[in-house]
Amino acid sequence: MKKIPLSLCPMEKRVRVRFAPSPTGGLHMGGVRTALFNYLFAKRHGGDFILRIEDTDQTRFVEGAEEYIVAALKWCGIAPNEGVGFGDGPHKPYRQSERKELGIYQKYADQLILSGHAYYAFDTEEELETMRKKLEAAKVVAPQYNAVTRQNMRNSLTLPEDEVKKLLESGAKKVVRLKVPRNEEIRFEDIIRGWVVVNSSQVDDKVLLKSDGMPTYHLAHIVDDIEMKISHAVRGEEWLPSAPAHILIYRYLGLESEMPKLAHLPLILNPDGKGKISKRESRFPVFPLSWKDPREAEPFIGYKEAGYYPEAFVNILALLGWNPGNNQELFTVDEMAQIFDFERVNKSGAKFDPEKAKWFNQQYLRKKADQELADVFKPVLKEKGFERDNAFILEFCKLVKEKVQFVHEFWDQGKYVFIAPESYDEKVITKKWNEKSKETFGKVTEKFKSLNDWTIEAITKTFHDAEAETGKIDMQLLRVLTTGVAGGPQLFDMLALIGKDETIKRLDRALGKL
RNA sequence: GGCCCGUUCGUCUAGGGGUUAGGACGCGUCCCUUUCACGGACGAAACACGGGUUCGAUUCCCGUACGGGCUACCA
Repeated sequence: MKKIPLSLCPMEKRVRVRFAPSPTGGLHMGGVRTALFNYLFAKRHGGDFILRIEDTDQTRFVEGAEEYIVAALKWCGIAPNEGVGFGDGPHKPYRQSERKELGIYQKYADQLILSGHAYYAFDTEEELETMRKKLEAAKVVAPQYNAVTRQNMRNSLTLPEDEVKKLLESGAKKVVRLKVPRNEEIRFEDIIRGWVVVNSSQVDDKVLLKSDGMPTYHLAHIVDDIEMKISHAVRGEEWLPSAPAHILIYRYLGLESEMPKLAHLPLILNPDGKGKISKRESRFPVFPLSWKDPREAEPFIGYKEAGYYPEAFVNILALLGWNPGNNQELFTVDEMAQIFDFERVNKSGAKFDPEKAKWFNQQYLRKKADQELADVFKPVLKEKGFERDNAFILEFCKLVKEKVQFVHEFWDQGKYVFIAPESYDEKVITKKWNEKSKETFGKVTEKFKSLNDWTIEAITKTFHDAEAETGKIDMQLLRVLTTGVAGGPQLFDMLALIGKDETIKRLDRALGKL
């Protein structure tokens, strides 16, 4: 019996999803994938994709992070249709710091206090620390502010009413905490994971409103998701443990029926080593674009700078956790958006494989028009000190493209076209060069010299003609004599590009040296 | 430590009560190729372990192990 995918059930709500990063640094590939899945889901259902900036922690704000997030989404081709950097919609503003001015967080917090589901806590940092130490000393395994410990703390539940009033009026530092029941089963259905059950004894009295008046993530995202009519909350697995608290908040607000459906994505893991992917892992980039963190001396290189095409980057990211259900691996974003569904998103974390990422890029590079590659290579060539006309560069790119995974490899693969060899691959020479070789290649050179029509066909024919006289000639030797190295692009094609005079010059020089 | 989530080739994954457990990357061999690639063929390579349930479990259930996440007035 196949059940109907939860995410496809007929819904009263229009699909509206959001990507809601905090501007605390560069957006890494894990975040990009979360954004991607949101984007794909929205497109699939003709819904809205919103970018909301969760900047409720002023102490962690990083200069440039927000702009980076916007730029990264644009580069990846998964631009939201509403939100910071992408145009206002009916639910502006889209920065929580600005939304705070609307008074909405306070309003919902007040509602919770009024209904007895939240309370004021006046404890100082030191008092909290003391509490934790005491609990640890008493061998309490998970020290937390909860139904038990709150009884010994300074809050509106334990303090006399008039004292609370006095504290409130005097503007004493306070937070608003969620009053989590002591022992109650909380269950919720995750689109990807199915039913998850947690006992409320495992949930602490989460701070809802901080002492600086800002909401925490827990309150803010719920208020915003409700206000912005979000239908599905799609986020990383790291949020799973706090989801029960969120369920409680919706419930106490009387909004459980309007709650977005939850989808917790599996994490992207480090290929070696352990844990979530991190920017310290230097073997491959973790950022889409290069990221210069104001707190770091060196910028982190991005996939773009590493030579990846955004199509390739997004493609491999999508396949980290999602599967189309057939053997297709190469997808455009639009193609994915036709078929994406959370039903086909895995539960388990995926290690990122840098090798396969390269292969993906190679696939996309091969699909590129030669002229497009030529346009990219032209300035590179100029930088190396060589100028050629477009037709020449076009031919060169055609020749080299099948051999590389990145455009930046064009130079290394084909620089022999432009630079005469200084030395000759020793392995090939010692193995294949003999007394007869000099005579043989002398003959080849002579024949080349008499050639008027320096084309691939003519070169090939001439080589064959020479062989008719001398017997089989080792082509790799010809390669080494003219380019210096054992491998490279199609030899005769390359010689055609190198030109008659230069080819002969190189042969004469090699013959003189060997 | 506690809680939550997870576990199919090295990696990404398909599959799912009875299959020769499929594909892709990478690796190896061969073919094509007078060079280099591409391409093609083939190969090595996986159901973490132990108990159930069942005629039959890799698939369902329970444990164990392992991995990951969370455990802040951070998100």
